[in-house]
Amino acid sequence: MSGDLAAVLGTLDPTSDRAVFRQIADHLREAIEKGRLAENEQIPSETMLVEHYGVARMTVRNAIQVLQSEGLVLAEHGRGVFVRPRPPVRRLASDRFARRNREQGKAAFIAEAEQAGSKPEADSIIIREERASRDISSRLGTTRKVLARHRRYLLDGRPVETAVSYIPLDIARGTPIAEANPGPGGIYARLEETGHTLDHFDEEVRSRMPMPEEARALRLSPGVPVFHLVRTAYDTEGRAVEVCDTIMAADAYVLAYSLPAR
Amino acid sequence: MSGDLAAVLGTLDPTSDRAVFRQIADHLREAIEKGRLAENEQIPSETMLVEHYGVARMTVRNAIQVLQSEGLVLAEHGRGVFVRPRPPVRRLASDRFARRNREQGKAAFIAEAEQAGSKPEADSIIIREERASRDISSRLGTTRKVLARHRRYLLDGRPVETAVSYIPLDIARGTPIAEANPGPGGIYARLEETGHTLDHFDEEVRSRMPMPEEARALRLSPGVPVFHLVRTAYDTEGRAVEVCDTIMAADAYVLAYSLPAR
DNA sequence: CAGTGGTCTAGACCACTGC
DNA sequence: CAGTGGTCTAGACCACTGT
Repeated sequence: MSGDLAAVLGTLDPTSDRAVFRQIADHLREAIEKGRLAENEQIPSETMLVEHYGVARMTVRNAIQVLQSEGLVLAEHGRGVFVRPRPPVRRLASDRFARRNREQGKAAFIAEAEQAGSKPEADSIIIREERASRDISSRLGTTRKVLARHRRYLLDGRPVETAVSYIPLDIARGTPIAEANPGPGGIYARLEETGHTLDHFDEEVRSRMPMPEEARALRLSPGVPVFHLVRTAYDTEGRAVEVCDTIMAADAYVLAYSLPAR
Repeated sequence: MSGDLAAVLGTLDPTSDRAVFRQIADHLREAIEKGRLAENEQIPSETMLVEHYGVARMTVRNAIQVLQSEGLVLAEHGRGVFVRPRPPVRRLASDRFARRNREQGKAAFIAEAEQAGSKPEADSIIIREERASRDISSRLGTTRKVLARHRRYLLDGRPVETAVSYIPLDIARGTPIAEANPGPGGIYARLEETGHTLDHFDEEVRSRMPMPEEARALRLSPGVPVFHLVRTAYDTEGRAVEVCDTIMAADAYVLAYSLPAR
């Protein structure tokens, strides 16, 4: 019965002071890392593990829970627990906001995703005037009246990113920036047309586990952190003209930057 | 008895189909976010929660486990469960490898940390010749013989980062780069002295949950992801002269980058 | 329907902390 | 020492999946 599992998992060390559920988690993790359990393969069911190790079901569940919070496996109710595949990642280059990319008439996300052969979408678009948080308004260095553009981005049907752009109202009001579709090149193209030639962007990157709403909006599995990006756009006069606050599924992205040595 | 807790936590909704342990987690999370439970404050003990909600202890533990994997609380055996403080974060600026910082005679990590008023240390230093992995050698574009410099960095006694630098052996061998202390300005200063004037760095940023050894080396609490940085240094002739592979405690860092708009 | 994981109970014993 | 969290058992019932 349990002979097959022994080859994949090994047996408990009763002399070890490592908790039983951790030993079981170690066995499963090693089987995954060594490839004895392949991507998308179902791991042994709780029942099988209970029989193999001779422990209570909660002990086995504890072990699986460890792997889940490490992002190694994904439990599907009624089906089983599966080895998480490494999803394809989108690479964000540091020149993604260069003007040459804007001049092709598409917003950054759309243009880049299509080039990579993915099907990009944006939804949950909300555009409204808001009172900016202290943090946002200090970055904008203006009054707290802003236009906020909320949206969510999907790649091939998978939600990967939610973003909110904040633009000072005195810049945005009455321009296409306040429209759902700001036109070719996105809002950065419109900002430049209204006299705010862009100079550079400052981007701050944090990483943490998602809040429950974020996990819901991005359909994140347990054990997947988020990137939290805050990007500020400056025009050539040194004025901050936009702040974009973004939450990204960390398993869907690699961020690439170029740093000067001079 | 439970009157005090009701003010902080509220009561269960028996008509809800949300699992009891999730409702309890929601109550605690809201109390933390609203500040009713302050940073470093102890949350109600399992015993108190069991009495307040009238549920089994495992149910309460499940709720606390949710918050732990969100990184919101930290359980300390024998003491209690505490609201995780946001630790001070180190900001890594995108000009941190600019030559002017190198010319002050200190390695990047040390110089920057001291400027921020922290006490930096490096330990676990291992320097040896290795055969590079396929990934590293493809980035270096050379043979697979490299000098590897392993080390761990601490700030004010807390480990925050482990790093391995790989330098092609033909560049490093017999130079101070192969010494534990490469001298003023660190290995980048030595690379420039050996004729490899640095031009720029490419940096890739990923985020994920730590492997167990990483959690151990950085003493990460549950619910804290890591940044995985891979940085490649190029000289003015376009040759990759170093790859640095770094694992960082994500709760200790904000990465800051500047992006061109031109 | 059988098999899977999800939730919950009501205990038990242990290890760690701080007084 | 009392109080805390850590581990584990042996059940129960439920919800979801696929045949």
